[in-house]
Amino acid sequence: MLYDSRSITANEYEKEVTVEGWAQEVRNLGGISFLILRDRYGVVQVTAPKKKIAPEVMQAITSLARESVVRVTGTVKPSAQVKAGYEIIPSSLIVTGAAQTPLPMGVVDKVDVETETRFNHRYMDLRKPEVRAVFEIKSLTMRLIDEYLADNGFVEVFTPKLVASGAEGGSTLFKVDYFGKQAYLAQSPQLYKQMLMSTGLDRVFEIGPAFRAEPSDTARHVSEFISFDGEMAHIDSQRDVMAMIEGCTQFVIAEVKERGDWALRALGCDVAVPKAPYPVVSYEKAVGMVQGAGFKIELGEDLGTEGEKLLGELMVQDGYEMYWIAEYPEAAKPFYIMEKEGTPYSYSFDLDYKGQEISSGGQREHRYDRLVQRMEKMQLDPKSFEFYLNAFAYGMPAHGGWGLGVERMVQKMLGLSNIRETILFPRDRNRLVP
RNA sequence: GCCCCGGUAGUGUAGCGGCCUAUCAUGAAGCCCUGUCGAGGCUUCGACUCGGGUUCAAAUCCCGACCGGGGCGCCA
Repeated sequence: MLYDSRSITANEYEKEVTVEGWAQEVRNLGGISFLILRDRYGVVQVTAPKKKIAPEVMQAITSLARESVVRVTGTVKPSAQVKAGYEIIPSSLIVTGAAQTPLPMGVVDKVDVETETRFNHRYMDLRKPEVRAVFEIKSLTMRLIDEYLADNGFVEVFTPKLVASGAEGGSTLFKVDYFGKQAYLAQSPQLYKQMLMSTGLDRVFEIGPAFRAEPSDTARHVSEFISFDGEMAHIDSQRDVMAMIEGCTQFVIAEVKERGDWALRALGCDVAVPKAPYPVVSYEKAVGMVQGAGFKIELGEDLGTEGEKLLGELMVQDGYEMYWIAEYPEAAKPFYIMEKEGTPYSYSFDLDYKGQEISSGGQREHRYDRLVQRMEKMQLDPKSFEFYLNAFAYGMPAHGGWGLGVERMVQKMLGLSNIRETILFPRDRNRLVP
């Protein structure tokens, strides 16, 4: 059996073990050599005193190229001089994956590496524990979302990613050739999850990729991201939807803190569970608040990145890292949102986390005639949405839902400056490789 | 798409018309060293994004291309 840096304990002292990992560093002092071997969970030190080691093993260690994969068999010896409390005295060393030199970038070098270089050599970048830890947390986050929603009666679904029309206009769609027909990569499961509301699968969720051909060039946009979508039927108002997201985010963050402890330590990051209940700030009130802070904006205008950040600062001052911005102007929202009758607003909300939108949702328009009216108002042709509209014509309950950017949530939770840090191989306007 | 900024050894940088045969660190190759953990000492190696132009002279100034960074719009 193979041991690793986490599974070697005092029980293994004086016993022979085999470990495999990357040769992070070799410190050769002449009469004694130290090999720092890194694996998923940490490092072990292999110590080779020249006089006690077979010459071929000594030769193998001193000539090792950094980042080569090696398998070492040896005896575990307790040692007060080593941070881990033990070291391995090797009896054999096999290079199972030699590394070429020089490396395209250092894993433990004392010089900085630019973001572009890191992403060009992502396999190497991900060898850094603090870079990799993000993905341990991201995986855990997904699992926790699953757990929470399953406990709340949600069915996990998978909607098509190859679609014939977009959910919110055509400009942000990636075109693909589909057996000679025009198709697109799905920008959102929106239409499909709503259709499901007419079936009896009255609580569904999906965690899957979404594609946006927006020419955005910011630290919080990529063209492929993981969207956590949910939709629930038989609701009384969008408050039911908000309560679900609030419960879910509270659960996820609290459990990440518990179960993701070791990964958070690798990141050197302290996660706080946001104060609940999350305050609900109406769009109207939000505009007033940023105006009060000296920001130039008129009612009806979008808050914009700056306004959003400013509002985030104001809310954090009051101790709230998460908060709702509710009832946006209906004109700024997609066709499927329900209008708030007699006002220019809508039954919609955004969930902001430290000044950045991570989720948006609301109550949907489930009344067929109103939905068609709203499409026409937004200059969309109901005919091209027939497959969707039909589901509203034969018995559709009131419903609402949300979309939440998983990476944005992880980014904000971990305090990362760029969403790309939460994506193994990010896709953006200038990056398609690797 | 718009505004600003930048591209120098494997990596990160200094230099910004002649003192450049281009700085420093890190790295790589080699040698010395028995307790390193940012090991130390010595030697060596390695670069001005590309194409035009200005000039006696271009890494340095101008134009274009390509690539990248920061911000905005839009959104998750």
